[in-house]
Amino acid sequence: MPRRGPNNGADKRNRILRAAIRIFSQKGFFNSKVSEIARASGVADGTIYLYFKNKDDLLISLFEEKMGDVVAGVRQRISAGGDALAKLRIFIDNHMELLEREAGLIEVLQVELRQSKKFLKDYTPVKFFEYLEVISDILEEGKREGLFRPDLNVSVARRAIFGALDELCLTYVLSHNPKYHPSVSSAEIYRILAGGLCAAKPSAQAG
Amino acid sequence: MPRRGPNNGADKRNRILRAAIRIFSQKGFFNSKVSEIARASGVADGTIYLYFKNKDDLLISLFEEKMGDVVAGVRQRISAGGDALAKLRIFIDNHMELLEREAGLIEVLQVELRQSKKFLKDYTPVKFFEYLEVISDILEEGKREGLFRPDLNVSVARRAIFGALDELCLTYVLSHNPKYHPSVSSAEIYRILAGGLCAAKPSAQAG
DNA sequence: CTCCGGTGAATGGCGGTTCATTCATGGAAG
DNA sequence: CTTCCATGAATGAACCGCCATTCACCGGAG
Repeated sequence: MPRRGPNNGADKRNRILRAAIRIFSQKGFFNSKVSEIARASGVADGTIYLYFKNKDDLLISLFEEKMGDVVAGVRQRISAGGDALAKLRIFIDNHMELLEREAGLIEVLQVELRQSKKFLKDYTPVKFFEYLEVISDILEEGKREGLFRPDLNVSVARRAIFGALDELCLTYVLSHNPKYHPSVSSAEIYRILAGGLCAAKPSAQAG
Repeated sequence: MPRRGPNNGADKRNRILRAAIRIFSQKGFFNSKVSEIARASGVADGTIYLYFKNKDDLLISLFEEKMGDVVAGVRQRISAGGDALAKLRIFIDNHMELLEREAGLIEVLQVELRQSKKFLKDYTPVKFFEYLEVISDILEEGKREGLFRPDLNVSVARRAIFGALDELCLTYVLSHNPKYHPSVSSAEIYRILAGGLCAAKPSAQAG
């Protein structure tokens, strides 16, 4: 346990952020006490205020920084490529897999981002919009390729896709029921998006 | 449930619930003060505690009672009928239209129900599950009719559908941007669910 | 008169934030 | 090398405002 040192700054800040994710995801923003986060990150209450303006700022920093990582990650995985449908599949899988790699983060984003978009004055979730942008890019590409309907409403569709993924994540987080396991959910969501609910069309048989 | 007065009992309780919806939807549960709700419903602070156990109970009662109305309403509209696709369309339209008829309620459900599912101990959102059940019923019927894929994963699909609708509602509530207008959103979501994102298949197109 | 729904000022404690204090560190001086 | 100080990161107890909840009291109906 390195108690003191001049170069701990960034490290300490990160410890706080990670602890905040853990605590917020367990009890929600409003039910979490700053002192708890302090304890969980092995830091004094006051120290948190050296790195963050206040409790709100801690939440927002968490959103922007961690969501930034997520966006960068999925952009990279998608660049590997294929057609728009392949990229969509990658996006979906990536989102659902985050649930296992970064469960706490996803839980916080799901529940608190929603609150925050609505109630935190003068906060625009920049990184969240970038995440949606990733979906738009895929959809636009699909239209250009002629793979997706030319009349596809990209603005609405990207929200619908995000909403579906988000709800399934929440469901799995709350229930841990294997019937909503990320792999199961992402497969079904992909099938719905690719071909809809309806029974097989003559030409669209995928094995 | 104090119901002594000539006709004021149930009426007063309802005034409180309606005011709570308004206040919660504007500021969120945690940022709303009981005294505000009292003022908004023309009642004293203490009176609220004659009708509800505490602030949490007020929120939960609101969920269950109002969501109950929503479920009953959509069940009725759907019973009017048609095949599964027609019913799905009714469900979608009904959900998005609620946004205009019952904006406040929808906003509360969207943001706070999510919180509550996760953080309110020993609360199971009974009426919310009933709402999902309505979707399941439609999907199962579609499978029986041979209209929907026999391998459709109903559990996942109903969540995906709800998630898509929910996200679009939230988007419209936050932006009021006409490009997410309920009528626009519901049309596009229906198209995606019915036929997927992909361009027209050779034989399945009747102009 | 009694009863009781309703009242709203008072209360209690909770928790975000502050700030006086501590002390490891590294450099300057001897 | 040792000693001494200035620095500022870190601390955490105390502060203070807030707000859910309570309860002593009021007034109208029977």
